[in-house]
Amino acid sequence: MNHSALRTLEILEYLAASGEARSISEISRDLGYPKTSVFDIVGALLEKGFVKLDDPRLKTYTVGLSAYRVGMSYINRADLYSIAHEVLIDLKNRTGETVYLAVEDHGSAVYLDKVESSQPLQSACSRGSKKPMYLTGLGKAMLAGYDDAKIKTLMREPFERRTDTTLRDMDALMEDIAQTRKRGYAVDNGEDVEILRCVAAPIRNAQNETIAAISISMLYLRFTPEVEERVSRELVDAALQISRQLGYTKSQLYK
Amino acid sequence: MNHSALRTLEILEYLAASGEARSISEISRDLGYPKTSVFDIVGALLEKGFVKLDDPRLKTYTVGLSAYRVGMSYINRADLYSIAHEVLIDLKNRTGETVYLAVEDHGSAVYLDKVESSQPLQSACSRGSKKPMYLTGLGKAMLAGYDDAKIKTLMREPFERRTDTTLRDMDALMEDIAQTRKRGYAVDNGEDVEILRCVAAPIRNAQNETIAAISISMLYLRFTPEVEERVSRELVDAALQISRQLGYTKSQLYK
DNA sequence: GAACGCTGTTCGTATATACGAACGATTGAT
DNA sequence: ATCAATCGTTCGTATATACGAACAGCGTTC
Repeated sequence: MNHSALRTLEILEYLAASGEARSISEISRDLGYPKTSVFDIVGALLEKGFVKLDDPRLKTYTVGLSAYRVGMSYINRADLYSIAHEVLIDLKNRTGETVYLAVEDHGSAVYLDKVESSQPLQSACSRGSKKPMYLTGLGKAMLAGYDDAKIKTLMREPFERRTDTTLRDMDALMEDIAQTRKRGYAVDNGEDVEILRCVAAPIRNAQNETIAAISISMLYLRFTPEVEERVSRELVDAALQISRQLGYTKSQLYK
Repeated sequence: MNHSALRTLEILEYLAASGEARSISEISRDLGYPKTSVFDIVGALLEKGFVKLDDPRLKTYTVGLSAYRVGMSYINRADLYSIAHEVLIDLKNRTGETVYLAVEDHGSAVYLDKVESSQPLQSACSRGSKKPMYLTGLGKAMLAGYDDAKIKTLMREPFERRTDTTLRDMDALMEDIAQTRKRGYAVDNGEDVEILRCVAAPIRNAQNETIAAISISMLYLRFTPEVEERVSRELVDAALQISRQLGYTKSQLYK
């Protein structure tokens, strides 16, 4: 494996995660790399347009256009995305709420797509952002599609506490997952953001593997039992529709 | 500068551009790097999730999820994108046609955003893709906002010939740009794809620099003089609206 | 206004990478 | 069934990188 290559990618991830422009010294300090090494690598990143000079006076850098171009090619190739996107637009129109598509990566839920409603309040997770799985309906919907051994290797206590309803530990998570499997979809009861409710269902492929999840998110005020009933039906329909296009043959998402 | 870092980024760009999964040997041959070097770098890219193993049997690789995550952070930081996106949705609803946002990068137009109409026929350029500026309304709209010296350093003959109406050379381009400036917006008369027409206008910032362009694209059948008149008015309005939010103060996009 | 602490940058060498040659495993052609 | 070609991978060493020390150029602070 290649040291420089690893560092190059880690600097990119660092810049993407930090959200604001960073100088060479900041990168060096935060990642623990020698300043001179960072200097050389940032030079290469700049030359290729993967970072851009944000402030010429402060010499701070942010992620650049080339990174965007390369990143988008991921989506343009991904069958899952293009199949799901159509269905998500339809789902948003039927329900009037914001809908999401996410996949799992190293135990986190990564948002791939988002189709926004015209509702004034929007939850803030953007495409490409990442959240712990136990905090989101999407995460729990995917976990419920995994076998228990896989869940236990992916999820590690302690669980970060966000609201009163945040799942406290592994036991609480496993109980929630049992309910999810019985119910046929996952429910987020304000476990990450107090005022948000969300329902989520898994996407499965021809090999019966859970590869993603979709969700419908709304303000708690709108989440009445009647709405849950109606919206969750639409949700599961959409998840089945996407899964079938990926070769899934069963009629239920959780057996 | 750093050799490995440059190659790492070039391999990413190669995989993004090639569109299909590639093996280590293919990368080595096409980029002219020793196979063993590619082997080491791809190992690092794989470890960090910037590439993923597409076919375990053939050992072919494609761009991975981490690249998507890093790439999206570019958009999430970019004021231009978030400001323009709202306006583009509105513009698409008013006109019923597909609208685009693009910026210039090393003499090419790079598509940042696309809001699709429900029209059956869609032009195929996706977010992150790239085209020569002289081939597109977006490109010409931006060029018309540059001074002539900058245009001449950016554009190099020979011009690739796509259709009967493709601009042949620098002279034809400069004449088209003069018309664009007088007209207030650029027109693509099927210069890239025979059956498409498009109108485009520049986005300018507080410093009066041209930093992007937006366009409305449609099938030639729908592009009547009346439609052009109506749609170009909506276009220029939208471009001014975005520019003003970026601090632009004048009332005309081309002086 | 001088001294400090910070920055980005240059330089030289110990050290890690680059990469040709050689490996066994597969694949496609004969 | 056999051969040839091509694949991914390992290994060893010539070579390029990593990085501590030192430098110049800012802003602050005393």
